[in-house]
Amino acid sequence: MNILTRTEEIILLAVHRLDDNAYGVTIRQEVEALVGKLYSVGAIYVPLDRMAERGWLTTNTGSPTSVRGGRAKRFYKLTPEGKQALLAAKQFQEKLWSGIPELNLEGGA
Amino acid sequence: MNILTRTEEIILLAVHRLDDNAYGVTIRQEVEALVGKLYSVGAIYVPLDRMAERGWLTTNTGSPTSVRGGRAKRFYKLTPEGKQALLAAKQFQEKLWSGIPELNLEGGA
DNA sequence: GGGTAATCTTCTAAAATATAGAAGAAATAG
DNA sequence: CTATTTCTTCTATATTTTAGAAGATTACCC
Repeated sequence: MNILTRTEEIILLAVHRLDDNAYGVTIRQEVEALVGKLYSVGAIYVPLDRMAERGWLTTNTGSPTSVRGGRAKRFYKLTPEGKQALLAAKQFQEKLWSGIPELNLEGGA
Repeated sequence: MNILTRTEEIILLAVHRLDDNAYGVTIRQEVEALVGKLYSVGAIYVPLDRMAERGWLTTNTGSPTSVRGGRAKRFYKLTPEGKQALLAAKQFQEKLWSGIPELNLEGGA
């Protein structure tokens, strides 16, 4: 299997962090907070749906809530495969950087 | 600025690891070793050139060597901007995962 | 020299991902 | 019933990744 892309990793972690409150809008907010920049709607939903298709996430539609515009939400949840993929990404990252002492940012040849 | 993609990070780190011996063929080998899968020629050169255009890498063409097929190599070297981008990716990754206790891979709700 | 094999890069097209944002659906409020 | 809010679906475009053919040099060997 392949390593997660950065975007996939960020989104999966956002879902994980949000736990039972992970749906489109909150995921987008969480990602924006994590990365520190704005995301379009599509930049969240498209990868989200792709990952659900791959079995890294399951979805279930909640009930409408009685607030103005309280349309039913689509909640996402990590599957064991999704967790496994996240863990693998983390471990890959650690391996990638292992043995690299420290990046000396000054000019030196 | 944006976060490096995973591929960019891997390739930049391969260049860094190879130090003065970083050119197309060795970079490809290093990436394959780091990731554990095969890469096509294009999968290396295309991102490499894009990153050189962006100023993360400089290139210089070496002299032909006297071995069969010892065509002149094109060497790559990290610029300070490239190092900075790598460092930022690493720091982002750490921030991303901070506060995540550990992924429990077992089924539990 | 001329053909063959080796090493390396350039180029181009296709596949996969990421991004933007308009449009649609469903809810309350007035 | 019209306006407003929250949320999702859909679709088109841009960017990145990937594959691999083609080209450029170099040495080898007769």
